[in-house]
Amino acid sequence: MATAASNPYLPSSILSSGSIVHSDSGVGMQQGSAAVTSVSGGYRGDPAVKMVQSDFMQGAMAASNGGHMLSHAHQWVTSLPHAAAAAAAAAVAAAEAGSHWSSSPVGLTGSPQQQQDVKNNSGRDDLHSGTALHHRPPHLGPHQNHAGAWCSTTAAHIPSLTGSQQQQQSLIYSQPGGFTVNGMLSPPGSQSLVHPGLVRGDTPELDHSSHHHHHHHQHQHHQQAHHGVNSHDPHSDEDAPTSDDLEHFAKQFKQRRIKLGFTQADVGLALGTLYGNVFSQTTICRFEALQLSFKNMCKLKPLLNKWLEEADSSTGSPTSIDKIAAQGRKRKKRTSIEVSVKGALESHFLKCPKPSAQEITSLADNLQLEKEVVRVWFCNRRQKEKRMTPPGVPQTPEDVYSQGHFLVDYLKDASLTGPSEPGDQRVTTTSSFHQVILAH
DNA sequence: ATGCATGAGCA
DNA sequence: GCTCATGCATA
Repeated sequence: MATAASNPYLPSSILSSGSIVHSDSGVGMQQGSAAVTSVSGGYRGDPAVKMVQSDFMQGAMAASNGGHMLSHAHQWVTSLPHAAAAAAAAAVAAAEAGSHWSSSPVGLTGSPQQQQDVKNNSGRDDLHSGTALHHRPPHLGPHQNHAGAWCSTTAAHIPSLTGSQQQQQSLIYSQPGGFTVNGMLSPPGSQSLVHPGLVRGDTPELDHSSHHHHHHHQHQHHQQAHHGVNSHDPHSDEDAPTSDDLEHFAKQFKQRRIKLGFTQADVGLALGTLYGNVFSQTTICRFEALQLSFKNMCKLKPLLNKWLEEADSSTGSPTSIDKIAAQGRKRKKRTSIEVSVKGALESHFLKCPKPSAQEITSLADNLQLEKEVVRVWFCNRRQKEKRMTPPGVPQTPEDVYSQGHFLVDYLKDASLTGPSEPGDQRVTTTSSFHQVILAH
């Protein structure tokens, strides 16, 4: 925790309070520090240093007494036994993890339906009913045109996504081959024993992932345009990988990466060299864990695939590309939110995943957090909600080979008011059968 | 592996 | 202000 001042960027460390997050210190919530934030130089565009902490005291009371909030205000403020809160939060988390995604294996197996955009689930209903909402009924129509988002569609649906509303930024990885062959750094020390043959031997198919493992669930590959315009062909990286492809690829990728002796960070840098886009360890990690949106996965797959090809072909990669780490943005120091406060936020989130600005303000006030922190917290929480691979469902590393078949799941966005949401999806895979439950 | 954060693009 | 893609900093 003593990291406060480690920022290279900060011109002058303003305040760096070691973040000591103590969950329960005594009794109720003490008001002194719901969260510890060390700021370094303010936000990026602003050179001037600002003390964020001052915000703590700020009473954004503008809306605090609306009265409406009183109804639930008690949750966090009035009675917020940290312990209880924490427990509640934990419970919630557990419940979510367990109930949501680990859906009924059987029905899924038989008919892996993936619908993608039913996104009008009310937030609260969603949360409250919890378990129920996430799975669509087994009977759902196998071929809906829009089913495509997740399953197989290729180019066909992607454009639609972007067109409809996806604001996605540019898919930048289009730098053709003008790069140096080996974009990866040589693995630390022990490396060079990478035999292409060896590697390949182990895991032969990366690319054409789909054609070999055809578990009966080939399902609704039909997109609107069923005539061959777009290849649903499973192999090209570029076009639409199915969720199966992605899942499979991610697995293979990880295995190979490890065999080759590269770290996630190495790969990220290498990608930068190869394509001009650097990715962080975090992203690679998330890719491997399928914790990215379907779209994002699709976007990264080709890159990673390329890398893999390069990697296995270059036995002794000489180069050591350079990586640029430019960017002088000063990042706000991470705020550590106390557990009790976190519990409060969680509770609130259950009721209202999308609090209004006012609510956020009052919440922030009550919790003594910066409004921005609270806002961001909710944003992140929502992102997480739509979440990813269920924590409770470990993808057994052991049975990589005999993976049964997986189900893709996605959550629709929860918004009562907002009927049409782009529908973010994150790829979630659940092994239907033999998910080896690691003894817990 | 993840929590909090930044930012682009959109509404 | 939200979503979404991404990542620094951390646990």
